[in-house]
Amino acid sequence: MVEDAGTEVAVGRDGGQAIRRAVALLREVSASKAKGLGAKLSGLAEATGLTQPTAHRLLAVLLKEGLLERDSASRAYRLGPLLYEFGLAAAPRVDVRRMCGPTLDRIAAEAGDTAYLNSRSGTDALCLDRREGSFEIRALPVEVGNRRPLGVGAGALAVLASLPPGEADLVVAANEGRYRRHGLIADKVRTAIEATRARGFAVTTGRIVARYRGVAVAVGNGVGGVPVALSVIAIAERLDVRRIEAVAALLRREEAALRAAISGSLTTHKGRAA
Amino acid sequence: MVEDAGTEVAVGRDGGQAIRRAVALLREVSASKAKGLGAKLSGLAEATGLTQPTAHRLLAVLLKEGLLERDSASRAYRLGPLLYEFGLAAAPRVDVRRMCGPTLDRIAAEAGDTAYLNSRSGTDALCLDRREGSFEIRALPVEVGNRRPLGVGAGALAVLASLPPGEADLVVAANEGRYRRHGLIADKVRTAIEATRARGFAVTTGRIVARYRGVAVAVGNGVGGVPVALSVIAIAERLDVRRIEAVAALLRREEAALRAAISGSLTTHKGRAA
DNA sequence: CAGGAACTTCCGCAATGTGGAAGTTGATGT
DNA sequence: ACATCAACTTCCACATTGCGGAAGTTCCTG
Repeated sequence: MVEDAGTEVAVGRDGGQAIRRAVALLREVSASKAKGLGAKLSGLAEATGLTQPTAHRLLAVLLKEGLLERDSASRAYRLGPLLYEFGLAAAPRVDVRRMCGPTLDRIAAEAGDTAYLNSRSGTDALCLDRREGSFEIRALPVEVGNRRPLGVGAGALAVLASLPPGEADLVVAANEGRYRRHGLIADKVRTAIEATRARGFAVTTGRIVARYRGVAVAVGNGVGGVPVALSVIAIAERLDVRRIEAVAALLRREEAALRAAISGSLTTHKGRAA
Repeated sequence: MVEDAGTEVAVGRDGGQAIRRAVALLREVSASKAKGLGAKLSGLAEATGLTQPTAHRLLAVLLKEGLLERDSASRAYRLGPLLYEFGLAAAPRVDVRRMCGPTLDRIAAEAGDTAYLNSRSGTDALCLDRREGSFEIRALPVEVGNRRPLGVGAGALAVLASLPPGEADLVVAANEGRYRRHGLIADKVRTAIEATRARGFAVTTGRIVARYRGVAVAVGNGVGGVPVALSVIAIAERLDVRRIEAVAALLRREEAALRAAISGSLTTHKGRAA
């Protein structure tokens, strides 16, 4: 293990190597679900900085334990039944999803396109929820539970840009190597963050396939301490310059309402210290 | 590591010690949620057969990774935010929960007491879903996601008794040490399995607190290959001998209907090979 | 405030996990 | 159909990671 630092998680080097690596693999499998191509051994090894034999052995254990399953045809790994089961038992710290449900409903209804709720999870953005609009052609590139590096996609970019600058820089640096797989590089992300901050909302065009376009607004200081963003994704033609502004206005309006609703029920759940 | 074999998982001794132990701890934390008392270090160490320092170190890593959280007041561990998030992304093999939803609705409505859906997960029973009835006093000892050794509780007993005898014996043997914490021993469980098989349904009285009583019926050959049981739990007074029979009849009726519905939509999802 | 239990830290030893290299399987192109 | 290549899997000698007994600390409980 002479490797350069930086490939790995880089902080907290004491103990738990195997477990940390295993969790990194799980996160990567979870992230790979977003991009169409499944989570193959080689890709996972590369993304986590592990050698192929090591990744293989760890994955085999995770498989046997039921944390992962493997598609026999494509050989791709995916999250397993035990994780689903744990998910049933694990209550979220703050139920961001429920708190934002009505907001999402209204956004999807009014915009007619798909509304998304994204939150921060470490250096990832996580799709917490979504609502489909009434328009015939639905843009559904991301599914609930999907995970990708902060900065990739409208919602994820809005979340990233809403973090304190120092924090955002750290995240971008940590994700440096992962952006390439999404057709991005760190510098482009940094530029996009600036633009998002200046504009007040995020706009993106699907990188791999330029078929979709997204508009996103971060929620004030987050929901119960968790940074989140509201976004709308549609096929590119449906989001021309004019409509982008309209959707952004809608998102901003809903963001303000949501923030008000949250501070109203502030005393309900007190945040837990880390 | 001179320890006696049998304390650990006992099969598949090759590789992945750290990860296997970590998963065992997660399962135990998940199981401890059921019994009122939280998952303390000492209990987890004992239940998993680890020494306290080892358990402590592993738990610390799981904590740092976000798979667990810790209640600062009680020092008890509980499943963390990352597991909730993975749960969103992990689709269940077969959506047992949705397939049985209407059945549960009807049982709860007709019985007036709480209806439960339990499935097998390894050597555990897992509460997949529940519906509250209309009766004023609700028996809600178990929550969705809760996990306890197969054999503990009506639903868990019905599931266990529905397994092939050899398989059930293995499970009971594997759970040997865990029954004590629920006021049971392996031999009592074996007797209860026999009684359940003879009777055609399971009846239990809460062991730790004899306040509740439960009636359960296993679903034919399981749902999509997963062994499951339907059950009704109520305060003991509400389930006297006469009503037990009535509830059992209701459960059996619903079980038959469910089985019919399943075999009707058989071709929909083909089971995935292990 | 003393006694005890639960939790946390320490550290030398060795079992577990590591990754280069070789072997196997399966996909792709001619 | 066959050759070529890439992706996956297995093997094994080595040392890093993880282990747990013992000692220290904190937090209850009487």
